[in-house]
Amino acid sequence: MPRSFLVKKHLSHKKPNYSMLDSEKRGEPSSCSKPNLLHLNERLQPGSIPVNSSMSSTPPQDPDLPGDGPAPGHTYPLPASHNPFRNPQPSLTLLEAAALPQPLEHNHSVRHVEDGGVPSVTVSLLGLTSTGSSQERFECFDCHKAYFTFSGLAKHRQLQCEWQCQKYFSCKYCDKEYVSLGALKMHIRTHTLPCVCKLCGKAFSRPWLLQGHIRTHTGEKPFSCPHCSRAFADRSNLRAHLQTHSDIKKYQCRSCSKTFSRISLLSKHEEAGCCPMS
DNA sequence: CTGGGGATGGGGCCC
DNA sequence: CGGGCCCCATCCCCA
Repeated sequence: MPRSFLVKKHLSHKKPNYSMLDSEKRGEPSSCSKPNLLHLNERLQPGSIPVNSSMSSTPPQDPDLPGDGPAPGHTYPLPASHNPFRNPQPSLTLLEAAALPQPLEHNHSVRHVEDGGVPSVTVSLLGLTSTGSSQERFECFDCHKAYFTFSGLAKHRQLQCEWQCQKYFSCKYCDKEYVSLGALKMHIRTHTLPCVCKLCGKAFSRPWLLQGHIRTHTGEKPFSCPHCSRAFADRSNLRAHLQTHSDIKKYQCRSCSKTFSRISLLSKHEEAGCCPMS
């Protein structure tokens, strides 16, 4: 059961396969890495490259476009599945993109647009689109708002584009996606495991996890039970222990009303057959 | 099978 | 933005 509302989870809640990660740390590619995905830190930013073919239908454009603003009413709801980081094209770094041929030679970015019966060619680079018709326009590739000026489009991309506001940051080691960069960086630590125990070499994602582990070496148990003499190295384990002192267990079987101190014990109880209907 | 301890993972929150 | 901590969850093991 995912607790986080920040993470877009496509996978079941599983622990990382650290044996694979170990091999990756030795320079071997992880089997879960997806080199063709657009990834943080080394790939283009969201919306930098045409999204997909389903986006090829150009919305109607108002012939009375304002000079430096979007055509009125040209707003398009954001599909939940849209992820500007997902790039069907081979990933490009910023430097690679900068080294691309001129837009008109950039065939996979070219879209043909019918504009009031006048065929035109729309080219895009780095998420910006301009039409090559006699009436020059600059169209946001993500939301398709059209602008007469490049600066108008640039301003839109920077401040207004609703697609830009829906960035997802995808992990380059697995399929997880996050809505914040900080959350992604936190997650990436679970792959890189930068905190290594000097005593046994075991690696952890965060310093406090390492601290807890070191207590298993030192025997330090700073969390004492106020009801008995027991002490624990981990606060969570103390909390679980405190449940054993409670007359009222937190988790109750729906069938026999028996209560348990932990959800895992209740689950075991139910799986053992007390609640065959559940 | 049950109950509980030990160890660990991971996202959120706060500073 | 990063570190530290909190909280919850889970797995493993043992009595």
